Amino acid sequence: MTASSTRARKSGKPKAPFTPVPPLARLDLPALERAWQARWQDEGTMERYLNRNELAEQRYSFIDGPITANNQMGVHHAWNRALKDYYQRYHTMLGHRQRYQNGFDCQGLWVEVEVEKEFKFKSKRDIEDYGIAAFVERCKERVQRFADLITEQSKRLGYWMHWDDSYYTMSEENNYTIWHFLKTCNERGLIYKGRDAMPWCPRCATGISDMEINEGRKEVQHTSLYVRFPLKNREHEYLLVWTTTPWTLPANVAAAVNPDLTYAKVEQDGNTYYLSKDLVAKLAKLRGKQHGEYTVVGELSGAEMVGWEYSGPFDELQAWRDLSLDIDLKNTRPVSLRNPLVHRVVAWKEVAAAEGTGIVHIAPGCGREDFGLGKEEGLRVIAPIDEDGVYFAGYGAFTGQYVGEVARPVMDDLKAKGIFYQTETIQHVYPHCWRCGTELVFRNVEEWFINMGPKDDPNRNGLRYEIMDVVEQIRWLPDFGLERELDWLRNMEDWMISKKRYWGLALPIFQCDQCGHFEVMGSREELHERAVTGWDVFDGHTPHRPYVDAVKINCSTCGHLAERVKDVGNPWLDAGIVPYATLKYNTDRDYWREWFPADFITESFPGQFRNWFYSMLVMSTVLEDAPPFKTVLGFASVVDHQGNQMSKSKGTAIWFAEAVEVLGADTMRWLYATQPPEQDVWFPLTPEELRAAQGHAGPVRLNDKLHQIRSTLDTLWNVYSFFVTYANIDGFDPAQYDVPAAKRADVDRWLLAELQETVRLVTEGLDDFNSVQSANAISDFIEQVSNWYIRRVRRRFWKNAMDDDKAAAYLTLYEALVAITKLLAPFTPFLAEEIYTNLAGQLAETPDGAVRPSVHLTDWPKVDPALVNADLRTETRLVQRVVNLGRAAREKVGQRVRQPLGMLYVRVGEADQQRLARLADQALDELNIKALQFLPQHSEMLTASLKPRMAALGQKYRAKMQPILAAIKAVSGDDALTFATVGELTVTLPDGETVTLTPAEVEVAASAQAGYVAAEDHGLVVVLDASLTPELEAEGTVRDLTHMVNALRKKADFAIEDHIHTTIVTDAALATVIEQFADYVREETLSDTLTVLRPDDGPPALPDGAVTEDVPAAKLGNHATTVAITRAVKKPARAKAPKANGDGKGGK
RNA sequence: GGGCCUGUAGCUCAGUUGGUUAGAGCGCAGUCCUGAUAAGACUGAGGUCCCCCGUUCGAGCCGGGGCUGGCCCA
Repeated sequence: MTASSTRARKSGKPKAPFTPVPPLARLDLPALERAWQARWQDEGTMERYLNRNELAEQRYSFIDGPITANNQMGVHHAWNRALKDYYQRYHTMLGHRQRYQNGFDCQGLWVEVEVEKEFKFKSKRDIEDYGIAAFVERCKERVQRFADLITEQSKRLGYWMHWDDSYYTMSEENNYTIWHFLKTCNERGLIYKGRDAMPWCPRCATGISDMEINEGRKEVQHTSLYVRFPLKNREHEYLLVWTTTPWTLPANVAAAVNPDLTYAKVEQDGNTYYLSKDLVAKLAKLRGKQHGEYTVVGELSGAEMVGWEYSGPFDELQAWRDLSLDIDLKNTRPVSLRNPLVHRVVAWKEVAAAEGTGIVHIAPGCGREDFGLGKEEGLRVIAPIDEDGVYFAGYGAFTGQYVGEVARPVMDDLKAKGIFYQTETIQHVYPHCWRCGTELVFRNVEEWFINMGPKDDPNRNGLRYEIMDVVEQIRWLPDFGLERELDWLRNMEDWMISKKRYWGLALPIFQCDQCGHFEVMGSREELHERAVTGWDVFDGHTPHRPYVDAVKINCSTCGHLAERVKDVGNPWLDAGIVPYATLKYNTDRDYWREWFPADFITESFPGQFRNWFYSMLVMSTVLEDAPPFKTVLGFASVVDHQGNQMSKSKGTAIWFAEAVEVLGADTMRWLYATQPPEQDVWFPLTPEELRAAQGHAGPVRLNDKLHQIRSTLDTLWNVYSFFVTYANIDGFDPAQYDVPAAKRADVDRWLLAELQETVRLVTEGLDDFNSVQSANAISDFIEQVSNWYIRRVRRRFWKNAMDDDKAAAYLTLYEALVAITKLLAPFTPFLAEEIYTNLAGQLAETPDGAVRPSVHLTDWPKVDPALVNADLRTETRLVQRVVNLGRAAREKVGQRVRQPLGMLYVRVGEADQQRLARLADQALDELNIKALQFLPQHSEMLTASLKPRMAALGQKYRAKMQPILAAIKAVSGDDALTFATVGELTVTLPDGETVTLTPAEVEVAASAQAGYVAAEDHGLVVVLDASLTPELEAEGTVRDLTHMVNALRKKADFAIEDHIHTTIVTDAALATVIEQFADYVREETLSDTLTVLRPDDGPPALPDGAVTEDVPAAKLGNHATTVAITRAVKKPARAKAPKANGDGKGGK
């Protein structure tokens, strides 16, 4: 096709090739998005997108971190899903084969707790009464319910996945692959049953992990006790001991002192007490009515006290006297007990001098540090409470009581025995269950662990170091992620994989009651083979409780029956196995090899270094000693307007479903695309604003923050609307024209060059998982299109004839717009599709015409080397700088731009002179100045001054700097000019010394001489000749008048293309000028006739129905004027503006 | 308790190996521009660079001490 250079616009209104675009103010993005969602559904667009690269050679393997299917989506989940979608969409457009599989995290306490709430269950007993089988069913149902909801909400976000093929961590494949992993661990001898004192929620009757503990700390008041332990063989001598947990005293086995501290021996009321020397003063405070004055009678070191024996506070209890009531140490790490029926003083470096009494009550069954110390010291482990926090048998009156209620009885008991000293109310931060708020206790329990090996091992033996080696092979974004993960790996404890609950992975560990031997089943088949009883109960069920519990095997050591431990698995096992289970590691190894490892994963990093990232790393290291993913992008948190983390329980969450109908999904996606992932996002909408907006029909007025975020998209919309408006006026059809780039104007080729650079930057950003770079490049380009290109070429669109020049402008803008829609497609899929479809969707019908093109089915734009033009970009940037300086100078001189000026002087370096000369017309036109002249480096219009280059001078002169600076300041303008010419200047310092300065040390700055106006920026100087001739003045007035006529057209709501008749009533002077410029005025205002009336022509006869405006004299060069306009051709009422709600966009 | 980070304009943040008078965006005030624009241009007001001490000709930046907020690990 070639352009017809003389093709004139056809008379009459041409058929609009593009659907008219509603003005921005009436653009309802959420409505537009809903319309597209429906249309994509009807037209099967998403399926075509998902299938388009099925046969492609190159693959991009993304693995979705499973989202917890336990709640609806918050706006923070949208960040996660948007990030994943950007990169998947980008790789789709690149033509890479992908798996678009979403995942749901299904198993774990979080689901149980919600189901418990629904059924108002208070404890595990309620669950067991209800029935484990039914309870597990309810958990599955809840997961499915929320998985369905999240699916719908994700679609609303524009997240395109194989939604019918999501994986669920509760699936058999997932669970059995974990079995395989655990068996592999066991084959390597990594699995063991251990004991630990762990934080425990007596309501949920389960252990709480360290991570969970961090979320539940609260400041509370407790009653602490001071107790005196009578020393053996020392009449009336006591250890004074302090505890904040009275319920642990019945489990006391020792008292710890710091061997390096000094302790005091104090006499009071005929008794002798030992306590930290630093804390003696405290006795005065504690004395109360019960105790008298005290005297310090001696000092000794803690080391001297070690080994002392004392009578325990509850020696009468059966639990103390009967060793058989101690916890079963069988199959746990051996502890050799020393003197099991003796309480003694032990040394412990951790005892603080400034807390309590400096002597610490030790109960290895009730505290983590106590347990650790107990192991070292060979102390008994007395674990007094069951999983509901109730004392076991053997604890006298306490048996059957709940620990939360025994502080008083314990105190009374101690008083009765005469070993109570005093109470003290303390305020401290204490852990609570993050789910139900119950105060946690420490309980010694049996749990199952994976052995991570020693810490700080110079030989790097153990799984810990294997994982660290794998971690080093992964690219961590942001880069501090690597160090964080390594830090965690260096310090982590063994991984506790068991949880004493109901809904979760059934740990495939079978332990023999008789001999204690345990085995791990690696698959359903293996279990079937080994099963001796219960298979019929289990068969036909998923590997969950309670059915799997029925299966028993024979112990391979002693032949007795072994049954499954009742625990379920830590839920991070479920998520960690995903790079294996979802890739069919166990069922289709070739498929797994094809897709493993993932190229990319991304999740919010708070927590994941020790959760999902960690569990994947452990499992992949054990199974294959290989990284499960090549690149991981961690992103921060979404916080509310006050900086609080989004949390459902704190009520700070903003729900996605509500926010999306106010903002639109694209706005939200664009927000996240422009956000540096390592920084928290302040969500730009308060709950109040959200509520207010919900009650409001139609497009929402945005707050400042949102407006800022949306401004790029808004500007694009305006550019798009501009193009469609004029293209429709001209009946412009891009398919009918072809002007080669070489034949287009400079400014056209400049825009195409900028576009190539933009494509390069956006592509580079997405390749590098850096959406910020990409989004910024798009924003910058849109801004250049709007604020420079359209500004510069607008007049070409107004021309009547459709010549090559006009067609070139249309084509250039059209090509830029279509390219932008492709670049935006991964980020704002709805808006990109809307614009693309209107501009290009009809132009590329497929042969059968049945399917509609979609921007999401196009290929990613490539840089066209023929259009790259760095010189033109540099030149144009220079022009833009000159224009900015010219405007600044106009501002200084107080001369509006509509007033033409005679001369623009520019001082600029040699090379830039040539650059600028080529495009000088653009600058002059933009600044409304008649001519440009270059100034030499030194001009009488400019005065010179010297500016020291600090770095160079400082290096050389050091301590002499201050006097030299003063001397430079004192140099006159003439001397500065001389320096500029000669390149050398000698100054004399106060002490008589002379210093010679060179251009490397001093720079010459220019400013305007009196009578001129200048503006400067980095050596570029612009000087304005602001003097006015009568001709210039007349022209300025005419331009003002033209502007007013056009403003009146707009006010009268005339269409842009309407022709008018114009009548102007003014004084004789201006009338003459207008007549002189009549052609110009008619052209600029589309006036078919221009009538100028003078007052002496008699009373003005204005046309019927004219729209008129009286312009005050002050506004128009002191000429009182009346303007009247009428439409030239009577037409039917203008077509109604298009609807803004996104429907009815069907076609031409 | 240990380790790391942070503190700069009303708000959100930049600030290179130390270099005169500390920047950007938003917001605010004024002027201009506008035949798509809720756009844009220019100018201006607004700072004890958390505090103290030190090193240096010169410190937002380097060193020591303190305070603040946060993260990680116990």
